[in-house]
Amino acid sequence: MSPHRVSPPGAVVLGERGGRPVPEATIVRLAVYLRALCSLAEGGATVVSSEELAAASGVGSAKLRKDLSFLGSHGTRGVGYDVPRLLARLELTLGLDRAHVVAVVGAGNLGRALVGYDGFARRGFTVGALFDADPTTHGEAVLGVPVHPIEDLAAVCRHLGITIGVVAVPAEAAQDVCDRLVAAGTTCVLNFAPVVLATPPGVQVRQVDLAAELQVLSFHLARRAAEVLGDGAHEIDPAAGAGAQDPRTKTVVST
Amino acid sequence: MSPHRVSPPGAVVLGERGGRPVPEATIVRLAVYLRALCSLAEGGATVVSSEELAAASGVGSAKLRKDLSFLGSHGTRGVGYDVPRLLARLELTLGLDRAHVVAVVGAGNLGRALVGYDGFARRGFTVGALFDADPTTHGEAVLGVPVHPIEDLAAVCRHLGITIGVVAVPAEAAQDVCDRLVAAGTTCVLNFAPVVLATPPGVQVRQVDLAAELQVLSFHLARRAAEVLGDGAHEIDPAAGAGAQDPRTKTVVST
DNA sequence: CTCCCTTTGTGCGTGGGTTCACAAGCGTCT
DNA sequence: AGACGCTTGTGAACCCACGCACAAAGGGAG
Repeated sequence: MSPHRVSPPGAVVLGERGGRPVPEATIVRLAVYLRALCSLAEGGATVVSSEELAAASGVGSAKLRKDLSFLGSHGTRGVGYDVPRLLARLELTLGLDRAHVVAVVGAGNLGRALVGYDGFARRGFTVGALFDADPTTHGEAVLGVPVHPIEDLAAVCRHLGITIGVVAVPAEAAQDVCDRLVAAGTTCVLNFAPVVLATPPGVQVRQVDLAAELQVLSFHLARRAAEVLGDGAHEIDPAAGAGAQDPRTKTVVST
Repeated sequence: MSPHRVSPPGAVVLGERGGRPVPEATIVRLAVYLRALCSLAEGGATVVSSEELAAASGVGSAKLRKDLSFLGSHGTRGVGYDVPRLLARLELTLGLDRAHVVAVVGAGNLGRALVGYDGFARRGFTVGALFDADPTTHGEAVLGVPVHPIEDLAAVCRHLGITIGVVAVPAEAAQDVCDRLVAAGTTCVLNFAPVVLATPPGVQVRQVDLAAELQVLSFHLARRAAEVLGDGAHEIDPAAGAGAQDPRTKTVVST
């Protein structure tokens, strides 16, 4: 009965030409691998082993090899991966072979910070336009990016061929902005507002909730505090030296 | 460098007094539930069903109930959850019963935006101090928050009892800043720099990589483009979910 | 040319997470 | 008071994902 599904957490998405399905979790890590690979490339490395790259990415080497195998990447056995080749492959897979223009909605502190964030430009993302509801900001330019009234969103986006929108407005306005973006032909939305956005099928939404991140950290703080207090038979040395690696810390296991 | 481990992906952490293990994935969602619950509470709701709250949070109702059951929450069968009671329970679990002071390192665009972000204050997080390496910023105050030289990090953090640090500096400086934070007694780090931080065991790190988020969106764009072109392989899992009318639909449909 | 060392690629076992489906419990209407 | 309907809580199956460990394969030395 339900024609559409909800956000599939562990959904398997189709790969590209090769036709291999790529787990969603892997996609996120590909970006991490790309980052690490760029660092290594700048360091002059021409080949890299899965062990090295995995260490630089903070994952296990087996996981990395499996992730890379999804996109049929060819490393050389006994040697490792050719850095420029793998780099090109990752960029192609992530769609970075083409320049992307994004629209940032909300010219507040966060929106302006995003315009100035050089991590975007370094990956081929450029902010083509800023939008805001406040008329006093209109016509202003932030680092060369003009601020438009929000009513012009559709027109400007279509004119610039923008397909990625960033929502950096207060929670109350987020859904409205999202609707406008979708109406303007945007199919990918990066949302910083602390609300769950409703979108038609086919639109990709990624949520970045800063307060939630802090709350997760807070949870771990509280858990540790509770452990020290009433939980019997537990041993955690408070703080202590940073240099020493304590083998006995049960905060997190696995890996 | 770095005999230390990195952030663990899917680890099961110990719960609180009750001793029930709480999945890491659940913890993240608890923050989302709290958000949705606050909205409902402001709307005057006194009870809420799992179906309603799930819809407002963008998840399935069964998942929500299971998540809530981890913290031994008491709903009333046939009625739903008591909003103020559940709200208090969530805040307690997430450690929000106590005010948290965080340190933001990096007084650039992002750092300043974080100071002004009201989503923090609304959840009991206050920025107690800013730090930066640039001497011209020292002594300045951003929205009443003083900017200190980075050398004073340990002293100020200890004086204010800061246990959460936010890294908002360029990638090159991130590891150094992280080390300083850890040395200052910080046990939780929120990292915006595009690097994998090495930390001693017991230190929680959460990574927010804005460029990576955009790359994931870019991947989906590229995938869709490849699909439209000549790719013979489309297949979307039909999978009729239990969710009847979920507002959030971000499936990627072909044809 | 052959042997050996190194590293990739992957089949499989295990474990965690998500979903389904149902029993238990609470309120309410008659 | 008794029965009915609604909602929670959870037991169990499914499914993905992670990690181990090994076979396949390339390069270099002798």
